[in-house]
Amino acid sequence: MPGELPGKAGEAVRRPRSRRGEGDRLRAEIVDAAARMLAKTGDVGDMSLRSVAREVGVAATSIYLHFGNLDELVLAVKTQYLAEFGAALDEAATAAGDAPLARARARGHRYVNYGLANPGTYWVMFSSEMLPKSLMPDGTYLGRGVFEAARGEIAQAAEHSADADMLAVHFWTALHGIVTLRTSRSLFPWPDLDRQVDDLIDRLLGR
Amino acid sequence: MPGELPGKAGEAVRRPRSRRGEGDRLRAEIVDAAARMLAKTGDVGDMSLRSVAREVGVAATSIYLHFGNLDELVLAVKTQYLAEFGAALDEAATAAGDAPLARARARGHRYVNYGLANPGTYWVMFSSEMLPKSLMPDGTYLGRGVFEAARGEIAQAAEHSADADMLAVHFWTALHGIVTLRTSRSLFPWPDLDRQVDDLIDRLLGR
DNA sequence: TGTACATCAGTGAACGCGCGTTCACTGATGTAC
DNA sequence: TGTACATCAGTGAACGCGCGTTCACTGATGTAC
Repeated sequence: MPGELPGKAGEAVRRPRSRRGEGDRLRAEIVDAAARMLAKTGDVGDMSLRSVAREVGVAATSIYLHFGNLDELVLAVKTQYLAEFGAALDEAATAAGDAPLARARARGHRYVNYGLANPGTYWVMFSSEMLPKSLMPDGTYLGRGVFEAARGEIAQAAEHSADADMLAVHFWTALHGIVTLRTSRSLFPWPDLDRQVDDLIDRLLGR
Repeated sequence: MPGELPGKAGEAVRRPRSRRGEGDRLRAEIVDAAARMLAKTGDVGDMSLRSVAREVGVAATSIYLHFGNLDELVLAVKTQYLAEFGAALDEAATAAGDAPLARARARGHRYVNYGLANPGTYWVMFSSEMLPKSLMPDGTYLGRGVFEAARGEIAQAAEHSADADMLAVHFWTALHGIVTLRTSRSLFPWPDLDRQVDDLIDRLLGR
């Protein structure tokens, strides 16, 4: 077997070449394929440059047309994931109306539901930064926007907003802990998810 | 280069053969080497059977003398890690005296300090269960002992222990979230660690 | 006390595989003249 | 309107590497007789 897309009996789908001027289409298809693959396992180590190329239906070398290496591709996927995650949280907040507490609460519930419904995606977003450190612009971090969006609401929801930043950090770390521990310790006798989140928020806000 | 331990100029240290009847020594050395390697990166995917053998100074095939595959070895490492982690928490509680609140608080601080001082180790213990599911005995989960030890103290520290289980779960998930998010988002402007943990515990306990 | 033998604690060559990366190339299509 | 050419959007063979796993083997040492 010399080539890797034998063309024999429909082994792999060969992607038609983009028309002139539409070379960026491949870039988007690569990111989508990588996003799909990473969502399945959540493990960046399971994905190889060649496996992505196979999934897209393209020669392995074609990846280099758009990405210098795998890390750049993974960063693109993470960025896309975070945009979708942030949008889901905003949507939940919007649907909850105007009251800050209701909005913060809705955001919290959506956070854990989203994370537990998409464990691979969540894992890719929030496990290890390793690569971003070198690729991110100075003074920022992946997911900053998502955090900033929630902070304001939490500050307003708090009775005495003396330490709103600390409160927002509690929210984030606690919700993150819920998602990741439930994912990695599924055999633990967890309480009902909604009850847990509500109780947590009540305690954090002192109600 | 035919062999993999060339014996040339001190390339790799060749381990002396155990004496008769002491074949289990190699098993312990393999677990130790794997534990050391995993502590560095925290990524199980970075460790290979051959790399462990190299670290121990032994032929790759010798691993099979004691482990059927890499997963069994990793489980042995996780188990050892958890025993050490649990011991560290117990030690902190003991040093804190008899008051339940003081003991729970000490446990909490030690939890995050240990996790952040040993990020690779912590990561290996608590990221992904994947393999244990098939290897663990029924109805249990990795780290059960560590959780049970803390629950009693937390229940006593709570004013009205109506829902002590829920409170213990809050403790665990929140502390876990602190360790993992600080590890994977080191660029975030985190508050002082001790202040964060104390404030969290105060809020959870309603003080 | 001497010696044959079984067992223990490993070794080392070989295999086929998927990987990242390089390099020269190809063929369709738009553009300049 | 016709045609030469540049560019775009990729391809495909080849390389060397580390990996898991198999298989037959080796050599020291304790034990039975």
